[in-house]
Amino acid sequence: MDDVQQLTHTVFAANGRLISAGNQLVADIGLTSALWQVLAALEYSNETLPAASIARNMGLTRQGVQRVLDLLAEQSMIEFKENPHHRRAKLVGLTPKGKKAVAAAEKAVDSLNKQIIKKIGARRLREASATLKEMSALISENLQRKENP
Amino acid sequence: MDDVQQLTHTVFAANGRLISAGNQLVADIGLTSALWQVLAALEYSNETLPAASIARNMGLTRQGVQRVLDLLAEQSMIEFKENPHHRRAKLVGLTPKGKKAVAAAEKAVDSLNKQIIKKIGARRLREASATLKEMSALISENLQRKENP
DNA sequence: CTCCATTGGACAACATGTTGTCAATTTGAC
DNA sequence: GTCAAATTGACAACATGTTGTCCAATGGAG
Repeated sequence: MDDVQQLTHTVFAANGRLISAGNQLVADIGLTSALWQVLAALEYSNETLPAASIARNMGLTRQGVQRVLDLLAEQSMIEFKENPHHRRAKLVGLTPKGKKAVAAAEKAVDSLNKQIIKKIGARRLREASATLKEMSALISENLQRKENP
Repeated sequence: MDDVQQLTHTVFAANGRLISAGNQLVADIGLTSALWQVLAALEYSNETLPAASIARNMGLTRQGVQRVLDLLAEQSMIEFKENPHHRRAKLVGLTPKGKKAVAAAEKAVDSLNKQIIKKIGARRLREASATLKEMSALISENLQRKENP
């Protein structure tokens, strides 16, 4: 198995582990990894956005993100607001409940995050991140991407 | 966003890119990323295994892998053989057609793989892989895992 | 202004994988 | 040998995300 296949395998495994860990850590808050990711993207962007923009930021399809947004709206974690620039594309904003959920989620992972930074080191984490991004970019250059991702 | 969150985000993005790229590269062969992964796991193990063992090797659940195996069996890429040690747990083996498909898939990614190794370097790829494995291990130590993964 | 290409949302079908549950089988402790 | 625990497969429900398609709304070229 060459080094690319090896890293690919490791990425698949890490992806599964991260999703599974996220689900466990935020279950008490009534979240899942998918919901948390979208909430965090909203918190991070610090402004209201239409669903399609959120999807672009996250590298997912509009449709997938819309499904999660509808779930979050059912739980009153987010709300849709009228968009003065576009009648159909409603703006998505965090509600106070949503902001509390994001804060609680960050608190829930804090200890584990610190442990990882301490044992592996910020530098190696950033190097791994840079390598993965370069690999993703090389793949993107070599293959056509669809509408969104 | 701390370094762990940053790397997590990068892993999610890389995972999506790899799956999408795999799907494109092996579409002509009649495969998908999921089917290819299972076929490759079989080729790599170099022996016939029950479905549950394959799942363990891949870090997935039996049920998910079984679904893929049934699809592969429909396409005659694999076959189930009697297991002398266990009446229910049939052994899964690659058929000649399955072996051809794996070989064709490897050929399809070969050029891209070489390009990635050339531009990023084997050393950095291995370092990223090692870092991801360490992070996965730290997460595993801190959280209960279910039956299989 | 008109036309059309782009963007955005909604709906449906599907792919991938997990979780829950049950029965069959094997295995190990006694 | 017997019985409990662990393993395996099968089936169902669900979570997550993609793809395909259609329509609405916007915006830019002419």
